Amino acid sequence: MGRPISAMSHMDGLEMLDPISTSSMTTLTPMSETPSHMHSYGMNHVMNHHHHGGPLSGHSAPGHHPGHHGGHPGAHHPAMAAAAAAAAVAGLHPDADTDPRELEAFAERFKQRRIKLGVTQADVGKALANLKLPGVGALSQSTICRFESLTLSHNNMIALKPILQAWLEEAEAQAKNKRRDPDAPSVLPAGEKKRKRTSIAAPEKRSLEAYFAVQPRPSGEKIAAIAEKLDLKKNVVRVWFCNQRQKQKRMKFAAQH
DNA sequence: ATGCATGAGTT
DNA sequence: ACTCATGCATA
Repeated sequence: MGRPISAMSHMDGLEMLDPISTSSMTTLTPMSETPSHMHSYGMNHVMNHHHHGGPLSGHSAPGHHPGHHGGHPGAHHPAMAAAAAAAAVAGLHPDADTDPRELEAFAERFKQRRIKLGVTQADVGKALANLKLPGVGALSQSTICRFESLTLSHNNMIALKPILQAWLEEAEAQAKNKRRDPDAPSVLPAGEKKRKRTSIAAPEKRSLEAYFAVQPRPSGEKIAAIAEKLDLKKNVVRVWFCNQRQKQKRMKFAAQH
């Protein structure tokens, strides 16, 4: 069956469910599909949250958090500069702490000095708990790594910076005094359930990327259709899209600097 | 270093 | 059902 051009106002999601098929450009329609509800919070206000081992919580992060969104456009316009000044006067921070370049510079210094101290990312993560900063516990190696490589959201970077800065200062102070504490916790764990990580094969991944390019937020039904077509669990596909969106918002590429 | 996953809090 | 911060598992 063909699809009359005049009827393309409401294509079934499945009609365009083949962004990378053999045909060059027949069924490919990178246009909207208009779900029943189209709310777009592409960039909502960032209220930080925390959970299990998370030491950070946006509104309780030591050193304040920005009441901003994760990845807002830079303020390099006269009007925006004025707004920034107004904000500063209003009690909100100017934005020296939120300046992407400052964060980038700090991240680099941090990594450099951390290595100089001969400390691994994992070590830093654990050491944070010993720092006893209110509301700050340990962090994983992953997080430290992501901080150093700026692969975190803008807000996350801002929240973590003061904490890591505190650790760095303490660490360098102790290094100077050649301190050593006779502590030996060694509370080694007991075998727990291992979490499994499903691996999406390259071909499937390429398809997902193609779908993402045309529709970053597919509806539940489309996700189901994609999942079936690629023979993946619906949840795996849903999570993949979520992670892909997060990835797209990371500092590295966020149009800030 | 990075992919896939969880969970709290929102929308 | 989503975003965001974060982490386990793995390349």
